[in-house]
Amino acid sequence: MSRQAPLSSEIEILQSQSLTSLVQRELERRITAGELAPGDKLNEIELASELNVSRGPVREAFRALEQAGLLRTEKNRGVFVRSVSLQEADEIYALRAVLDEYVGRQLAQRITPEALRELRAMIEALGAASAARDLDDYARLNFAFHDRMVELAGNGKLLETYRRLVKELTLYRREALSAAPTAMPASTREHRDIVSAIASRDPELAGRLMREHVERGRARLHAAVQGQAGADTAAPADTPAGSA
Amino acid sequence: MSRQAPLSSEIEILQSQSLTSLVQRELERRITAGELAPGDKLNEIELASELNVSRGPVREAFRALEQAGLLRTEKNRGVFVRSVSLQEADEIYALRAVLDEYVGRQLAQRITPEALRELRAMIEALGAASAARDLDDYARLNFAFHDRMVELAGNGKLLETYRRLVKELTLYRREALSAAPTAMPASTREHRDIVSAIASRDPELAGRLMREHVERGRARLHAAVQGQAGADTAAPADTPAGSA
DNA sequence: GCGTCTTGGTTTGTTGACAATATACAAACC
DNA sequence: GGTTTGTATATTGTCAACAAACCAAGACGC
Repeated sequence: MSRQAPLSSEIEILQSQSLTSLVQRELERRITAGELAPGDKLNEIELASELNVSRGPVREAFRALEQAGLLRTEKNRGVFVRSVSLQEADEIYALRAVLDEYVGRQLAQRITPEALRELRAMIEALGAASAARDLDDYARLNFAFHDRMVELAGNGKLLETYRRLVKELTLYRREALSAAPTAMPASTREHRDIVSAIASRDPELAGRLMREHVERGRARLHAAVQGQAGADTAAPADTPAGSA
Repeated sequence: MSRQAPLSSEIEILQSQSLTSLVQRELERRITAGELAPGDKLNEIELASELNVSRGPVREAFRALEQAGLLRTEKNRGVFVRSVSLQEADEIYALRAVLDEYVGRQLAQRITPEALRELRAMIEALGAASAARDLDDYARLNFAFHDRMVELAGNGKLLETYRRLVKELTLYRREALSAAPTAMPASTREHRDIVSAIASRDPELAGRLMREHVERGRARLHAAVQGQAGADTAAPADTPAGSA
């Protein structure tokens, strides 16, 4: 009655949004925001009544999120928020290192002055959050910074793949440690160096710095796990050879 | 009544296979086998009665395959087999080049004698198919060879990502051209060189050869498209910078 | 006391029915 | 004749009900 939104956009919304897609988005939000933790069980009826839809759309959203790697289904038992093992987190880091190295090389070759200004502005914001010791802000801005760099690399499939991996990584139980307070200043310096290398159009350097940046995150992960779990048999650089 | 399969496996099957997963697998088979072509519309009722299930499982399978990138849904219009544009195919090739380079480097570092024998046996089979001018066999063996190499790299997420990309690539309309008859001998030689580099434990060389191997496939794609479409404005190395 | 079996309730898997939207065709108007 | 409007049909989106499987608690036998 009172809203004055463009009518065309409302029509657009009604035409494109199915209940399934809305349920899917809401679940994805809850998972990435941590409201749903790895291992949590999702009850169809409960969720359906909570969102005021029937079980059909809920089940369809389940199948989509299962394929996206965020949920896990056990037949006749239910669906659960997937939990990512240390080994899997490690594999994702290894993949990200490869992808981000490519991103660095590409950006050094194709960055525009506007994009460069944008990245520098994001680094300023990151520095401010670091100085203010604001972990939440820092984590969010750090995510946005990396996401934007991948986007600027200009390969849609790469962006899709990258986002998928990052989303899965948030399901690693101890993920919070990767944004440890002590890591913020070092990480900020690395960000500056990366953008500098891009600005100076040095693909090799930019690629190497990106790869090393990710691998340091990976190292922090291992260090934290070893520190927490003690003499646990931590996974080596890569996972054992697959056989099936 | 007459089958003598292990009972435990049948129980396992009954417990793990839902109708949804079976429908999903069947659709995936039809798509990758080419029985369903890009752009084809899938009718829920028709498909359901054909597979002797109701529309529920069919719709759930649709959502999963949509997330997998094999189907596209238009609300109230239906679901269609997705078609991959030249630009997208190009992006996938670029990504594969990056991933396969990593695979080459990894294999040179971690390959076992058994795995090496296996790869050499696959190359023999590829050579035989090439000599016999058997395109179907060659394409199948070529796929298996690359898939196995990625698997041997020992990173499950990498394998998952790679397979996803390859599956999507089969949706590129003119994909058949990538296995052009003239390309078989050259490709066979490249395969031998790659395995040799791996056997000699030279990560740099193996990585470079893998990357170049994929990029030659990409070049063949462009050449064929240009040859077919004439003076079309073919996409450059990478896609334009994303903005959203 | 301990383990097994039964049993009731809960949850999922599947189905069929209803409502809403889009497409195709025919009729009316300019 | 061409465009538009109205209507019929088909298909999708959503929902509610049924059947099967799982889980927990209590009864029973040892």
